[in-house]
Order: sequence, then C-alpha cells, then structure tokens
Amino acid sequence: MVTGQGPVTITDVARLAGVSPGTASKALNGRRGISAGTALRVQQAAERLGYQPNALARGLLSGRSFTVGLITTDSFGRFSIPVVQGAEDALGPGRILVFLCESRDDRLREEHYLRALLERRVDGIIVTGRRQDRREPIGRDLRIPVVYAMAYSSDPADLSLVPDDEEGGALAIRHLLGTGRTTIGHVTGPRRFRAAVLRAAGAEQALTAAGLGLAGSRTLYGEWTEEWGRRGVDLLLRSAPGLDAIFCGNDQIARGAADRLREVGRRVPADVALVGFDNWDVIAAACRPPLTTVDMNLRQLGRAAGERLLAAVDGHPGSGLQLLPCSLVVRESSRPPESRSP
Amino acid sequence: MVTGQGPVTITDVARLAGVSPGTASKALNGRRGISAGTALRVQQAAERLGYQPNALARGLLSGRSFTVGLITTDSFGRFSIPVVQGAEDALGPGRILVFLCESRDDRLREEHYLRALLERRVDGIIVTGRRQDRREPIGRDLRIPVVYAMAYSSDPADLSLVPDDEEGGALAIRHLLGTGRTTIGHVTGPRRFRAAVLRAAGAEQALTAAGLGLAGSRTLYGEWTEEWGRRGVDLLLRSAPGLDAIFCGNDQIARGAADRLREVGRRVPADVALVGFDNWDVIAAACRPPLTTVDMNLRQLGRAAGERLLAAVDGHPGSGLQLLPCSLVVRESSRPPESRSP
DNA sequence: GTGAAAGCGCTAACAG
DNA sequence: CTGTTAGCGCTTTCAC
Repeated sequence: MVTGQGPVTITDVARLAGVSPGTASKALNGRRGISAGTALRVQQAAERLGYQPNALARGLLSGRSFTVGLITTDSFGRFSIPVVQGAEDALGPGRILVFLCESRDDRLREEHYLRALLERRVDGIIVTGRRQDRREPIGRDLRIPVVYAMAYSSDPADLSLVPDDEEGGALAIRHLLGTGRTTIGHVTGPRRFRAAVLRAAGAEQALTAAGLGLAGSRTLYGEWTEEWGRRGVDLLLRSAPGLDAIFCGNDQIARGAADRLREVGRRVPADVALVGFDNWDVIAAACRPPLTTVDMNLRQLGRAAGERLLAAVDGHPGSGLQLLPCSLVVRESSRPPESRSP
Repeated sequence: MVTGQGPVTITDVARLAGVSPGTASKALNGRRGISAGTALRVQQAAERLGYQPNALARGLLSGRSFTVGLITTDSFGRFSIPVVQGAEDALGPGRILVFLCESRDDRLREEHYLRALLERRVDGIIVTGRRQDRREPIGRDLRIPVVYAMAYSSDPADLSLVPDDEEGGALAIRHLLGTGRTTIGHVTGPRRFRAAVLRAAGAEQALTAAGLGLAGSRTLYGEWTEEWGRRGVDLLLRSAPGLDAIFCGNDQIARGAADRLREVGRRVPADVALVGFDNWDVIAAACRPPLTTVDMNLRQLGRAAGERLLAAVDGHPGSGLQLLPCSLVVRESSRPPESRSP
C-alpha cells in the first residue's frame, strides 16, 4: 500500500492502470466487456494503492447503504446481547453493518437515534428490548422495514418475534412429569411481567393435561431474585411439604431455591427436582447442582430477526406476532431419582 | 408528512418552497444571508415533506461520515458491554453512530469488518476486548485514529486505555487494613491472566507497605469460578486458620468463598471480611452478605475511549498505555466488626 | 473493449 | 439576498 494524501479513489486506480474511471469500475466489479489484460492491470493497480471503494458514494447512487439500525431499549441487558449477536450472524461479517443504538427507555433518545438512522439511509431497523414487553411502533411511515425482537409492536401490521414463553413453561413441566415428578410447585417473578404470567399459564396447562394441579395450589408471584427463590421454597414447603419438584420462573429464583433446599436438608435432585428459565450460564452452571433450565434460544431469535429484515428489504415483508420455540437444557438438578449414581 | 415515492430530497423541499436547492440548503443549515421569510418557508416545506438530509451525500462531500466502528473480540461479554455503553455516551445519541463489529477472536472476521468499516469511511475505530490482553494492532497505515480499550495494542505508538488492576488490588487491601483486618489471604484466577497477576502484585505491595505479608504466605491462583472460591477457602483455612479477611480476584470467587465460609461456620463479615473484584451486580448484590468489591469503572473507560477518539479525529491524537482508576464499592461483606448492628 | 458524460443528493463558491 | 455551477466518488448509459 502506498501512503498518500486522503483516501484512494477509483480515479487514482484508473490513472495508474492507464484506463478511464468507468472502465476501472467495470473491471473491479467483474462486469463483462473488459479484456482480461485490462482487468488484471486494474486489479493490480487497486491492490498497489490499497484502494477501498467509497461506500458512501456507492450508497448515494444505489439508494442502498448495506447498513441496518439496531435500537435497543434494554440498556443492552443480558437478553439483548444474544439477540444482537444472532442478528449479526444473519447479516454477515462486514456484508451489512449494524448501527448500535441504545435508547435506554428514553423516548427522546430513541427519536434522535431514529432520525440519525434515517438520515444515514439504513436499509432497515431491528428493535429489541426487555423481555417481551409490548411497545409503541417506533415510527410511522418509515418507508423502510422494521422487525421487532423480544419487545413487540402494538401494531399487528408490524412483524414481531418473541420467544414462546407459554410453551417454555409447558416444556419444563412435561420434563418434570416425564421424569416421575408429580407434586410440582411454581415460583416466579412479578405478575406484571407478561413473561411470568405466560410461563405460569403454560405450566398449569401442562399439569392440567396430566390430570394434576400445582403443588401449593397456586403460582407464587414475587421477584426475579435469589432472595425470593429462597423465600418461595419456605412458603412451598409449608403449603406442600411433600413436593418433589419446583419449576422456577427464572434461573436466579431457581438458584435461590437450590440454596435454600440444601440449607433445609432437602437434596436436589434426589428429593426435589428443580427447573429454571433463561439458561443464563453464569447462574445455571454455578448453581449447586447445575441447573436444568429452559432456553429461549435468543441467539436464534436474533438471527431470525436479521433474516426476516433482509427478506423485508428484498420485498418480502412479514407481519404479526410470531412465537419462536424455547428448548430445554437438562442438567443435574432434574435428574430422575432412579438413575442417581451411587 | 406526505407519503411519496423514495426519500424526499432537498430539491423537493426547494421546489415546494419556491427557491433553489442551494438556497434551501443554506436555510436548513442556518447559514446567514437568507431572508427570514424564505428561511421560514423552507423550514415549513421540509417539515411538511418529512425531509431527512441524506447523510451519505453529506459525507461524500465533507469527507466525514460521523460514524465510528467498534470492534470487539470479546463476543460482547460482560466486560465489553459497559465499555460500549460508555463509548456511546461520549459519542452522543445520534450525533455519531457506532458500527458494531463482533470479531469473536476470529482474525478473518476482524479483517472483513475492518475492510467494511474503512469502505464506509468511518471517522475512527475503537477496539475493545477481553480483560486487558495484549493484542496486535488492528491494521497498519489506517489513516484514521484507533483507540484500544480494555485490550491494548502491542504497539506503544497506539493509544490504549486499560483499568489499573494493580491499583485496584492495592485499594482492596488498604480498605481491609483500614477496617482493622491484619491476616488477609488472596484467592484469584489463572496465573496466565495478566489481570490476576497485577491485582495480586498490587495486593502484596499494599501489604508490604503496611509491614505485613499475605495470609497463607502466597497468592492462590486457580479459576475465575465460585467452585474455586469455595476450594480456596478450604485451602486458606488450612494454611492460615486465624485469617480475618480474604481478597478475591473476582466476584465469582468471592461469592464461592462467602458460601463456603458460611458453610463452615465462619461469619462474614464478623469473623472474616471479603472483598471481590469487578462489581458485577448480579453476583455482588446476590452474594450473602452483599459483596464489597473493586469496580473497574468500565463505563467511564468506554466514555474515555470515545472522547479520546473524538479528540484524535479532531487532530489531537494520544498514545501509549494509559491506566484508568478503579474504585471501591463498599457493601456489607467487609463491614468492620466493631460497627455491627446488634 | 473502452471512454465520455451524466447524475445520485448535497453544499461551497461565485454570480447576479 | 438568491440562483447557478461545480464537484465529492462512483456507476451506468451510450457512443465510438
């Protein structure tokens, strides 16, 4: 590479190769109607000068910027990260670049970001947020496609992708039933979280389908914390002393539950099986014993968001609230009693 | 806003306002030499049409894109996130947009991203990564400024910003000494981590300065896990049964230590004080008792990286490895025994 | 096969 | 004060 003043333009390359800019352009873009010799000379000239095509100029001409915006309200929390990663997967390393915009739940910041994205002529926007809270559409008449992930738009004409929390709850219960548990309690987060309610609904439905009910007869709503997990165990043991499993609304609650069960002398999983939700590795793996938990497959959700956005950019838009499958990650905390190693 | 075909251009605005594009441009950009009436008519026309200036065209002309790249090798781990947030703080919501590039420690991905960023004419690049591992410069003769944060460049001509781990270690020890502890052990992560070694060095130095040595006489290197924290406590209690404090190389180790101390009947902080490192809220706050810990102020580090990058873009580059201060977050795990509530 | 010219949207410079 | 012109870097006609 030769060090000169300012970025190298295609005109510089053309001059060095002894051709016109138009010809250089064709050669570099593999257009046909160029002799092999010329093509080679242009390639070499570009190489020598370290030529990088100016994407701004290209975008101006083509009307596409090969750029998308990613607006997250979640302060980039632990749920947004895998979604973002998945989206990047779908968009490819360097093919389409992602503008990161953290709105931090601030409407004004969001507007600023939206304007900035529109000015930069992004090809589309992904909106992601905390759990699957319903939210206002990001803007009206945007003329570019938008996909919501995790958070979902209140406008059903928009495409929103969210994990199927209800099915996730059912998954947890069916697993416990399948490993011989019958008296199952449920401790979860605050009732105002849609996710908590949906998971509980899925759990209760799965129990009902098996002709059973919830141990302690009702879902214990509380906080998303270990502290609440510990207290939840105390409450459950009082109302349902014979319980043999607890499904927890997230991994922190489950971890608190595991600690408490150990403290009161109940063995996990021998006496009581435990299933969490989120598959948050630091928690689930550090739990004693390691935690069986429901994974929302957020990375795949992010990837799906990226793919759906690309499809929309190519003229194949989608719409509606779409549920993506959760899956179960089985670890030690729910091992059936029969198969315990000696 | 009027819905038409394709984005609204300044020519559309000019036509509606009955002026030339040049005049419209001046009016919209607050250039003087425009009558108040014209200015108003142009503003209104722009408003009516929902005009958004095309940043690609502007960038083509000005040579600046008001865009920076952020390359992270860390798979966006927990350390990168606050750095990214801080950088966004410095760059302002929408003023300068950030391209997110996760290289995932893949050299090829990194090259793709770098090329893509250069083609898009970013004004600068921030490189961030895991802890403060030394790394190769991202490229040569880039002609745009680069700032390294957390990870640092092996080329001293580059500007690298990293937390002062050594001072952080000293901070922890001085706090423990200041609250009356004298027999202090140190359990930390793998020796191959520079951060582990630096923190240990700072700790030992602070002890030496007080005429003391490490309880158990040497730093216990191991893993960054709770499991190792528990084992570390066992080892320390064997070699230094009378110890009254443990400084742990990260919060997970500290949390494991807290659990183990409780299990063996040592009260925290009454009998043994505990200090962690990272101030990772989920761990530090959920710990029983809540954990005193060293905070690397990563968000400020990210902000500093953003500011230094802007300065470099404006022609004021920096260089060298610069250490940014850690601070101590005091919680219950290190409360002096005297002041315990009844 | 190759070159010249026009134009993407915008702004700076210069006329009027 | 306002309009015209030129050009940022690139690609795409359309001549030759």
